[in-house]
Amino acid sequence: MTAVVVLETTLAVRDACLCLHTQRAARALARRFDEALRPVGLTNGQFSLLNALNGAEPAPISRVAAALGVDRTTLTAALKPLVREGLAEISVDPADLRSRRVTLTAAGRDRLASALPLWAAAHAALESDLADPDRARRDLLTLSAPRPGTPAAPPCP
Amino acid sequence: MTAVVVLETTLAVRDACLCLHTQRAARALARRFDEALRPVGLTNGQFSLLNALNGAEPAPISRVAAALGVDRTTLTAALKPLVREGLAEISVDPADLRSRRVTLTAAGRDRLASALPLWAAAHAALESDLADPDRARRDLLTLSAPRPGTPAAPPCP
DNA sequence: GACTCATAAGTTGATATCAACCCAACTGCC
DNA sequence: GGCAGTTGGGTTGATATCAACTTATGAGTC
Repeated sequence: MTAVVVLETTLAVRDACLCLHTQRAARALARRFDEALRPVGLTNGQFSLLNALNGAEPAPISRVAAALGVDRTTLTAALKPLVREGLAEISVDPADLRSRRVTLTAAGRDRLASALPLWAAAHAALESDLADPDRARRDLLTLSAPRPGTPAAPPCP
Repeated sequence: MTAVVVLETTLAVRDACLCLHTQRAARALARRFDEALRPVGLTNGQFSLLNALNGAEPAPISRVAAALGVDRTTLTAALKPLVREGLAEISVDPADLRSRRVTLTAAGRDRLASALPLWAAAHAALESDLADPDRARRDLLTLSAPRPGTPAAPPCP
């Protein structure tokens, strides 16, 4: 055994790997937005979550998780600090006792409102670094898409 | 108080936020590569780490962390399972007793070699989804870059 | 009603991630 | 030598992330 991976291969992988590139960018942006939002006591993920919860009507856990592209159990965990801080509430859907509805509290809406200007400033600074932000968003959406082979979720059954 | 963020704003933030787009893409790719590498018992991050450690000479912790764009303490934690599995080793640098050098073991090189074909297949499939992979990589590098205001690290002192 | 299958969430365990803090070793300067 | 400041790492505590498993509810069949 004792296989050897030659240095050129290692360098090629490092420079080519879109997964590594994306993880690195995600970490850098997470740090950047965490810092920008620190004055209002939110992380980038909590901001996105609060924003996702600000819909017209309370959404079930699974739908929110899908919108954010996170595992359902991750969202369950992510909600804990928000509920503890009184920014969100979880209630049982009377129409389906298995389902939970997540809603923003008034404090949650306040927090989201206070975070918005900070987000806007950070985001504007970031966009100005990019030659074509819309193109970047499209590329990122492509990367987020499930593998072609994977059966896509039905649009709206 | 009880501020209200109107629905259009929420939707605009959700559609525009490059941080959210990047986090979502990072999670999707992490799942995708974790699955592809599962047969050899590596996660996407462990693969990138093993690959980064396969350099010409043992690198200190901080340099490896910077290469991967992760916090130094994150790397300390990430190394634990690899060391436990005998894939990497940490030794003290004789020239500077504060510094630690990380090296791949023979088992680590084997593992990396066995993972390479799996990575190559997954990565080729992913690249075929993208119109211009090189452009995407450039955009991701831009997003990874530290904020312009931040003093850049010296090239190579 | 009873059985089966599917669906929505929660729980557990492992790893990942970073901020804040601490310790030890090196470097200059005196 | 001795002291102050710097620098490389580790530790702790909190959150994030997901796989695997479990629980409870709903839906369909008989």
